[in-house]
Amino acid sequence: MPSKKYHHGDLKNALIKAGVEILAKEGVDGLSLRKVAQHAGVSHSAPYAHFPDKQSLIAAISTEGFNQLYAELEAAIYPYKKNPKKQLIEGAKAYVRFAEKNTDTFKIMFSGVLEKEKDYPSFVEISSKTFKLVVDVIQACQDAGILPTAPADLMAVSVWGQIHGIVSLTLEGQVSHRVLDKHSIQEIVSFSIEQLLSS
Amino acid sequence: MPSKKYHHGDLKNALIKAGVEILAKEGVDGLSLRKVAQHAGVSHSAPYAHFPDKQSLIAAISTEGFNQLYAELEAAIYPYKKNPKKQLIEGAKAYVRFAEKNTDTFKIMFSGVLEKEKDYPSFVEISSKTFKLVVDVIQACQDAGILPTAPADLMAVSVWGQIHGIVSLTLEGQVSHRVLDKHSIQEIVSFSIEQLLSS
DNA sequence: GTCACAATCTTGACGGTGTCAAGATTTTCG
DNA sequence: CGAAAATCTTGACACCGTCAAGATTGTGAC
Repeated sequence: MPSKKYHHGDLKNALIKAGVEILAKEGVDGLSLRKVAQHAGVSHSAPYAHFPDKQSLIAAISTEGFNQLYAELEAAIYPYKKNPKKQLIEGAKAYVRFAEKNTDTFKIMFSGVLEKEKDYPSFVEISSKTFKLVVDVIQACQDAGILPTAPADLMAVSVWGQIHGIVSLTLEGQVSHRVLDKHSIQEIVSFSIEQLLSS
Repeated sequence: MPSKKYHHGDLKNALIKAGVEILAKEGVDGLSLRKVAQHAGVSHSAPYAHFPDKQSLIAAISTEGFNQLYAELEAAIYPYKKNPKKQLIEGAKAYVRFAEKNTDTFKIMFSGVLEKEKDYPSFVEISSKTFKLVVDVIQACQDAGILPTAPADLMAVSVWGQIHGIVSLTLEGQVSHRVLDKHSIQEIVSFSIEQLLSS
């Protein structure tokens, strides 16, 4: 799938990688096509051979982010195949870890920078694959009787929404310092999950 | 506080209003200082008499959004002074309503477009005032015994996070159409609140 | 192997953007 | 009334996304 060895070699992936780095270093505002091109050592409009526009690069970066998130979630869950409760807890932790370590990628993935996500099939694929992973964990928890019986996908949106909301609000600085001085995001999320499980 | 009658009259507020309109009409990407200026009938750098930079205008728009959100939340809660459960439910509904009706303002308020929010005192003030409103409702629910006893601010982040997360994920198109075809955001949020209250 | 073709990349240009400096205009206030 | 401050305009700069034209390089047919 990646282009073989033309002038540059594998420019497409190099651009994505450069994008991720710039994103981490300068934030969403610092991310420009021209800077990405320069960072990859090509001229300012070389990217147009691989991406029809900036949105498309952003889609690729987001897709890459989702791939990584999915991998980390799966890795966090895998050791506890027989323990749904642990899966939920460790999955949530991994989610928080990812958001904290890749703040700006996380923002690009979820903060509406990408506008017509349905135009990018591989993005849709990995993001819905991730959602399915969440649904599976919820389903397992329900089967184990530690979560109320309700449509699993509905429950999944509810639970995922809770974790995601806490992370988002915190990342955006919307959570009072009075709370954050006392508790880490991890702790707040863990607290919320415990509440859920004690129903 | 608003400037009286100089050349334009009340340009500062006119710019904010124009910003909100452009935001609603063209989305976050369409929002430019120059367009806002033109929309208000002034030259392209007139805004610099009132806002040191674009971020500052965005801060003002966000602040305006929070003021409106606060007002709507309070209005939704007020009729149920003696009924904490109703307050929680109606408050959540109002939150969802606001997000659905002012999608792009909501995004600007919460999606990290504003980068150093602590630099804008009136933004910090109204946003923490809003948070306090949430804490109060949670507190009331705890006093009434319909929410577990736990630090109210922690609980508030948890509950607010859940509502916010569901709304955000949906607005960003991250929620599977399979779920959204069957349930409105309102329903999903109501479902989540019911889960909370049945602890 | 050569040669046409397609993929890749460069150069240059366009309009739009945020921002700043200099100056013009208007209001405020001593 | 006049100086000072606030407000707005004009013009410039660097940067941005995007496109067109052309140069370069790899690919595949013969």
